[in-house]
Amino acid sequence: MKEKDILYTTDEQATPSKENVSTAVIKRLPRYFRYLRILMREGKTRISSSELSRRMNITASQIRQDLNCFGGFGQQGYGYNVNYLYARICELLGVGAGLQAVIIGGGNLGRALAKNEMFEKRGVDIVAIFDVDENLVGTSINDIPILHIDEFERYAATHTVDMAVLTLPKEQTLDMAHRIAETDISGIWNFTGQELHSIESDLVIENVHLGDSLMTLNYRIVSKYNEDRNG
Amino acid sequence: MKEKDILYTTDEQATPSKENVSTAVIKRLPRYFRYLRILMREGKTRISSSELSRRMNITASQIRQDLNCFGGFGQQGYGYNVNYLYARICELLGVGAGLQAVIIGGGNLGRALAKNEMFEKRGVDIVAIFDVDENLVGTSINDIPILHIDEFERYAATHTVDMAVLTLPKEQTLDMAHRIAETDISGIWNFTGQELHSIESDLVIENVHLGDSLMTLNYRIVSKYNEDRNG
DNA sequence: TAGATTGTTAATCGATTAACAATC
DNA sequence: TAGATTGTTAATCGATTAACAATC
Repeated sequence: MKEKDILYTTDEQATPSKENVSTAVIKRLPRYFRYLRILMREGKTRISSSELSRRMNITASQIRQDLNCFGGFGQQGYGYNVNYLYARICELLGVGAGLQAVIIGGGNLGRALAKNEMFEKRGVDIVAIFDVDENLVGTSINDIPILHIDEFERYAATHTVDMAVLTLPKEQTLDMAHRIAETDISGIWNFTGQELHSIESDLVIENVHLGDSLMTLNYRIVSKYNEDRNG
Repeated sequence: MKEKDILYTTDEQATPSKENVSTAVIKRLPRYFRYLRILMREGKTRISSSELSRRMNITASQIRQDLNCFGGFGQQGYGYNVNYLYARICELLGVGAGLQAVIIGGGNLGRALAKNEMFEKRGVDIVAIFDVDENLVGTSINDIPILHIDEFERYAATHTVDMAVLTLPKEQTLDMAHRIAETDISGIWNFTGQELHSIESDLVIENVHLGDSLMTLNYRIVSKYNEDRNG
């Protein structure tokens, strides 16, 4: 029993401890988010774990277990209220929290992300793009200003920035990560291919490794060819 | 015991059955690939599971288990020969197999991928880009010709194409997947955000969900804020 | 109330880690 | 040979699934 529990024994446990939620569960949350949006679009107001399980191709048991990590979102005998459940999951995922992001690296990928509606759909605001290229600095993409990377620290100190999206060359990743760690920025979405681990700082890191994804596809294609050949 | 085993009882089992390898193991292979490249760059010719485990932040046990799914790549008392191990993992991952890809959708993301060195580094050739935009058709990106999507079937029938990279609007994903399933293409690398499942066809599917990745980062940032606030 | 469906505990399954005999 | 380190089996851990009592 933790100290917290002792201090508040009389209370209903307010927000069920999100501390011990496994990453397996966390990684499934965005999928619930997407399927709930589909249900809402269809005008469904109510869903049972078993109907949702059929749609999502997972077990009803898993759905109930997952959702219960965060509290009782359903009602016995009824199921889950779609709008309510959606609202709670949005809350968990920070949709509507007004998170603000900067993109660091105005190359092809950085610009593609800047133009992508994904951020807007998930309530994340891109507020600035940083690059070293003097030809880019001063221009804007999608109304987002491109600033010189030298301005980064000053910008971070005078604006609210929750996350940095890294799309710069692999070799510059570690340096940049250290610079970010010195600011108040909380998280890094890292596309550089240079793995980051938040051992030193308390930065939250999400490494996206597109190359790894491509290779697992390669693996399965090549395996298929081998099977076809050998029997 | 499977028929295969009966037929070849006198042989050393040539390629240890890759059939039962768990996806957990497969997803770790690209990471081994990357770390072996680093070792090679450093000029290391030999590595033990324990030294590699320290570098990769996983257990030595896991490394030995993983590699043994594909056969004995190491030598007792010595460890693993870096070049040999790298060669075997390249083989598993189809590096050097000359896989050919087409990109379907010449938008921002499609063009960013076309310019990305990731494919080349992993031995995948992008041979064509397809789009509907008449202004794009006839031009090229990175020496890769942009063709009209109407040409897709004819192209696939007359060229060797192993995979299609989908970067088109979400709404067109299912239609396109069906068109692809009619060709000899083996795999889809799907960036559309519209999940695909290879239930009907025997297509190999790799769904990349950047939005989901962003949201798990959001989750952890918001959790951190809540912790800071509540203690 | 009776029927339905959750929340939650218990059972199962799979993946990771530990241990050690085999062997280079 | 002695030392080192793998390959592999056994033990542990965690995540998924099943079952059912609680309850709307």
